[in-house]
Amino acid sequence: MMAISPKRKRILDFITDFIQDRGYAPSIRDIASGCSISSPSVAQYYVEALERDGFINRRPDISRSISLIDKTTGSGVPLLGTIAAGSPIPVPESDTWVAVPEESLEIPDYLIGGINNVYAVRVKGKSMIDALIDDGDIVVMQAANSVENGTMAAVWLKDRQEVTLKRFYRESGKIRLQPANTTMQPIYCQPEDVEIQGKVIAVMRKIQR
Amino acid sequence: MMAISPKRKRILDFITDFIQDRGYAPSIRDIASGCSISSPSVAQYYVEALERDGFINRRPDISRSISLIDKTTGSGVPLLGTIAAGSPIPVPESDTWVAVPEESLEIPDYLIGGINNVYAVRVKGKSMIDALIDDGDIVVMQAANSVENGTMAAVWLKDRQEVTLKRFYRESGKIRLQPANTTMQPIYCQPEDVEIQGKVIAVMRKIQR
DNA sequence: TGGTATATAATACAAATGTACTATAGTACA
DNA sequence: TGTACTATAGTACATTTGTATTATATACCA
Repeated sequence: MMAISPKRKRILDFITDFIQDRGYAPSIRDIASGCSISSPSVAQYYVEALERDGFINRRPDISRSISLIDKTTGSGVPLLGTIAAGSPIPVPESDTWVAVPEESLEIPDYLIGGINNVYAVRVKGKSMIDALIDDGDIVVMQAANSVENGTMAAVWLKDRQEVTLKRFYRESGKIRLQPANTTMQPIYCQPEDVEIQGKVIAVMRKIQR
Repeated sequence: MMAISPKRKRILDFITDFIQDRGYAPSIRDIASGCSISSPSVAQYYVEALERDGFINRRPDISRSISLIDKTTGSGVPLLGTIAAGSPIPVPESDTWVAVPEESLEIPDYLIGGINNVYAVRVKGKSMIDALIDDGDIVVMQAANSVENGTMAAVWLKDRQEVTLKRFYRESGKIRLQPANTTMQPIYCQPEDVEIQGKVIAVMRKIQR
């Protein structure tokens, strides 16, 4: 998918939201009035541009025939890459998601239920097996810099130079990181040695073979 | 959802297929010509009937504004209930899924990718923690009575009276059930003591709090 | 027997809608 | 400086399209 200018992105977002809300596509004039464009010809101009650029499909002469090519209908979240032990998760800068991410993942609504700033990463390696997360699993996360006690979070351990998924507890000046697997021991560390990268919302695993 | 007459079902199917194929809804006249109806008023008559009966939504005066109310778009799979240790998974009878199951679950396409006979169950308890499956996880399965060696399968252990998820190996007259967690020991048993209930396709976990 | 609901048809009309044509302004570039 | 491209606007027009009206036939039920 090629890049998109902010202007065109605004039009595309309007179309996406319109379809999402109402279940049918906007007319040229709906787009014009919805995007504060004073002339249908201008809206048509954008629609043709979006069509040329491969963001939408439509049929000539057929009213409301716009359909989205990007199949991220509903709850698509960006798949931002892979986390391996020893490298930080690439957290996106809050709302600077102008460019469409290369890969997008359809997530069931009941897993994310209205949460914003959601992204997904693929786990490389078995370093988080104690959180019941296996090699190849998809972890769905919400960007966050702080979390409540007891939340399962992705934590960057500065001294170990690795990311781990643990339940996070603040305890009288120390941080306790509790593995999900109760047979494993917690990690204790200083607040300045850890950095929260996000809350874990969901895990999805595709079983091979 | 109330019953539907065969005639109206034909119209509804046409609308469904039209939207599926083209990505936008048919006009009244599209329905007329597509269903061999010689007059737009007759097509409108059916559309109003379908709207009254709750099968479709539409807005007055808005062209091609029909949308389907039945939200089984795409990859909904039936959520057949809960498996607890000590009770068999309720496998559905092959293709007798005429009735819509009470609950349906939206599963990302990349997880099931064209596989048929797919259903999901919710896991109760920690008895399958050695397969990295936690209490509350959703397990997506494909109905099967036999599997290839090495496949992760739901297996009913007759002597223990419980279901377990393990990798399945047939080995010179015996069955080896290998936990996904390599720190745990395999279970060996006789072929007549096990019954395969399905292949595990995927696991989904919603993290609480 | 008559009323009611379903099914079907023809047609006319006004509103919704895609499209074409023309025009203007700003910016980048050669 | 002129050319090309993008962005924007106004307007006119023909087609698409939802809707209203009228009419006919059949089946069911009271």
